[in-house]
Amino acid sequence: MGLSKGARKVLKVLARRGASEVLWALGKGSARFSDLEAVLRLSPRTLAERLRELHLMGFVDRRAYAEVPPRVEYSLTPRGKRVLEFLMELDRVVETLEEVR
Amino acid sequence: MGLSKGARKVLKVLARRGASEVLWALGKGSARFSDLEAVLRLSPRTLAERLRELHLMGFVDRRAYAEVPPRVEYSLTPRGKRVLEFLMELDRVVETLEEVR
DNA sequence: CAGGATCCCTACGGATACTG
DNA sequence: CAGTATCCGTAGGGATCCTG
Repeated sequence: MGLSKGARKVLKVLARRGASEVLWALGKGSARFSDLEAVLRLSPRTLAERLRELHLMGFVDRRAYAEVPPRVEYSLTPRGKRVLEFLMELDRVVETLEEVR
Repeated sequence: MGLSKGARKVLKVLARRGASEVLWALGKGSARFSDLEAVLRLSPRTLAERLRELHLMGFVDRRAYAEVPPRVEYSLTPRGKRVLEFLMELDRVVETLEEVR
């Protein structure tokens, strides 16, 4: 009974600061660390942590290029896209809830 | 861009300890404080806080009876049922994600 | 019974400085 | 550029005791 352990874990990660914003931003296409940092107004510490978590859950792909200066591209995996769609649905659900109010 | 403020707030509340479990339990019918406390293994402090939050968001209805000893019945509102369905869908989504792995 | 009050520990996250 | 390391304040939540 209750949510599965996996679902609770996903829920927790998505609720952390910047998580949904990262997914949303990557939904528009791949981006670099500094791009995300600028757009999302997150400290590098938090952004790095969030990207690591999302990567570990298989929602975000990380591609590093051996250049100078270094370049790292982040993008959504198919799983990430699925979760992003879910978030968008949450948005719609909450919207209809407001109407009912 | 990004989730609406309201959606982020809902997400945060749902991710907190015991929140989804409370909704899930109430999905089976109304229950009293002590019922929930026993089933969910939450400290009274946390359970009370969670119920207050869910009530404030309009997901849970609180009905107190002026008896001795006191009796309080909690139940889902229509909005609460809608959110619970959403959580159940998260469960299914995460399940399919595991398969893809 | 249904909580509130208090104490206390842990996790989260910002600011700043530093590095491969 | 893409992070990591450190310091530190705030929020979440358990344990315990108390009360209308």
